Formats: sequence, structure tokens, C-alpha cells
Amino acid sequence: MIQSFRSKAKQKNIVVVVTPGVALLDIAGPCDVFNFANQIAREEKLHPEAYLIIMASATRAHRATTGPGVVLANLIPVWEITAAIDTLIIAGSPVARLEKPDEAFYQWLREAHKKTQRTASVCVGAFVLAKAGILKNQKATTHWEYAKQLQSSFPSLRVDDHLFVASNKRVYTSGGISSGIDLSLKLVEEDLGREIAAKVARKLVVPLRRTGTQGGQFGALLSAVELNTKLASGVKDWLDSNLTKHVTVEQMADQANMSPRNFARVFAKETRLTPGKFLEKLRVEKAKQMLEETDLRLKQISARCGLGSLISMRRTFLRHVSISPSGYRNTFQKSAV
DNA sequence: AGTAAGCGCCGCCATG
DNA sequence: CTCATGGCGGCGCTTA
Repeated sequence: MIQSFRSKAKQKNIVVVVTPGVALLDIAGPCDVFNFANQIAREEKLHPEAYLIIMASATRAHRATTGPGVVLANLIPVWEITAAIDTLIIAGSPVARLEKPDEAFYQWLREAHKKTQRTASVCVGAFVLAKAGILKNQKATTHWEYAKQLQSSFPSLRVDDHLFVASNKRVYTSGGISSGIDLSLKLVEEDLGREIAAKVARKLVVPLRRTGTQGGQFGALLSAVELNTKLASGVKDWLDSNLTKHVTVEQMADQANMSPRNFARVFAKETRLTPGKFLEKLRVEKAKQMLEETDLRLKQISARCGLGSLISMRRTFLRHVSISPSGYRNTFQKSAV
């Protein structure tokens, strides 16, 4: 019985726009998230059918070949969509970074965006939103490999390549290919609440909110790329035993026997990270570890990581992990069984 | 809350 | 000529 469902909210139309060469995961991620959200909302008697997923094509063709060769059929060219679009998702693909799709598509996109509740991109789909002018002056992210290109092509954007999802009022961008999942989970959380989103995440066996950076290992702030460089790994050992102290970049340079200027330059080239940022990440990493594995007071943890006062640890922590230290502990502390 | 001080970062230029 | 290094000064973020 319809009456038994708690939510009176209308069904939302999710339009996923694909272009040829799209990574399968770019579209599979969002599709599965919304589909599982439907399923769970139904089971929970919250909503009989929360989402309708519409697969659309950015070209006149009704089919598109994905990067791995799987052919998507029965696509609806965007111009033929008649339903009101609640959420528009532009999936990334190699052509998304080029001048394609054509001007007609961009015109459609600009018009459509005026009417959507939310417009989003996965991976390099951000280039499409940027070209359409939708990201002007907004915070944005994309696949980290293309973040620089995005920033230089569209200087007004504030590109942050370590984010998985960047959200503004109505516009969302997400990072690497798999982050379409993170993006969609966030949208589901907004629509159906945290509990449902968490259940979807559990079903997919992914964290509800990924912490850390793109390219980083799961939950790790510092990626192998950043740590496996000569400079970083060399300095890291020394840093680990000096984290409680106030460390300057100059001291780090000393450890590497280089001038501060040159150290900073070479370090940045190798790791894509400035020495200061690296140090900060290392401190937060250590704090995360202690929050997970110990019962130490926040203040003690802060001291041991060199993150300063409780206030400043909180601030720094929020910047990197997007939740407070105590919130992080609540979610991730390993229960003492 | 608004300001001042400190520090890291980066562009620019000089040197080897 | 180029490439790696290093010094200087200004800008901006963080903290007190």
C-alpha cells in the first residue's frame, strides 16, 4: 500500500549524460548507488521508488561505446528528454576534455541547468560544466591528473584536486573515476538522509564518506606516490620522531642537505606537495591513527602530533578529513573487543 | 572581531 | 644554450 510509505517526496529524475569513450565506472557508480538507494528506501518503507534513472547521450546517437568497449544502447539524446530533471550528472570521458560535445549540447546544458535542482560531474566531466560556464567562480574538483589543466583553462574556478567531492549550492563536481560513487552517496544523503546513504554504502562495501586524498590509499592521506619519492621517504623517518616538536621547512631542508628554496622546489616536483602541506598531512595522519587505535584524550593526541591546541587541531582536521576529530573517532575507532 | 606577526610559498633573477 | 641550484622579496594564510 502506497500509504504505508513515510516519504511524500516526489520521485526524482536522475539524468546521467554519457559521451563516447566514457569510463564504465563513471556511470556504473552513480547508477548502482541510486538503484540501491531505491531498493533500500523501498525496504525501509520510506519511498516506493525514490529515483528514476535516465541514461542520456550528449550526441544525437542513441548508443555509445564506453572506454572498455561495452556498448550502451537505448540512450536518450538529451534534446529528447521531456521529463523535468532533478539531478543532472555529466560523466567524464576523454572527449569531455576536448571541444566536443558540440555547441548545441552546451546550449542545452546551460538551459537545462537553470531548471535542475542539482547539476553534477564525475571525473573530467567537470570540463564540460566549466565550458558551459556553470562552474564560474565555484569550488570544483576533477581527476587529479587533469586538475592543473582544468585550473589553467578556467582560472576563475577554485580547483582542489585532493577532494573527492566539491559541492556548492547547486553544483557538484567529483574527483577520480570511482568518486562518482562518493558524489552519488552525498546526493542520496541529501535526499533520503544519512542512514539510508550509509546503508547504500555498506551494501556497496565502500565508506560513506571517503577520507584522504584522491590517489591515496583508502583512508590514507598520503599516497604511495607521495611517499615513494626519495625526498619524502627520506624526510619522513626524521619527521616521525620529531612530530611533537615545532618543525620548520628549513629544518626539513637541513635533513636533506639542501637549501630551503631548492628543497621546496624539488620536493614539490617529486610529490606534488609542498613541504609544509606534507608535514601537515603527516600530522593529521598520525592523529587519525591515534583516534582509531587509542583512547587518548584529544588534547594528548594533539600534543603528540604537533597539531597545537585543541582548537587548531580541530580546524586542521576539518580541512583535511571534513569531520571533527571526535566525529572521526566515533565513526572509526576500533572497538576494543 | 579585527589586527599584527610569522611562516611558507612562489616568481624572479643570478650563478655555476 | 640548458638545467640545477640558491637568494631575495612580496603575497597570502594561519595564529595569537
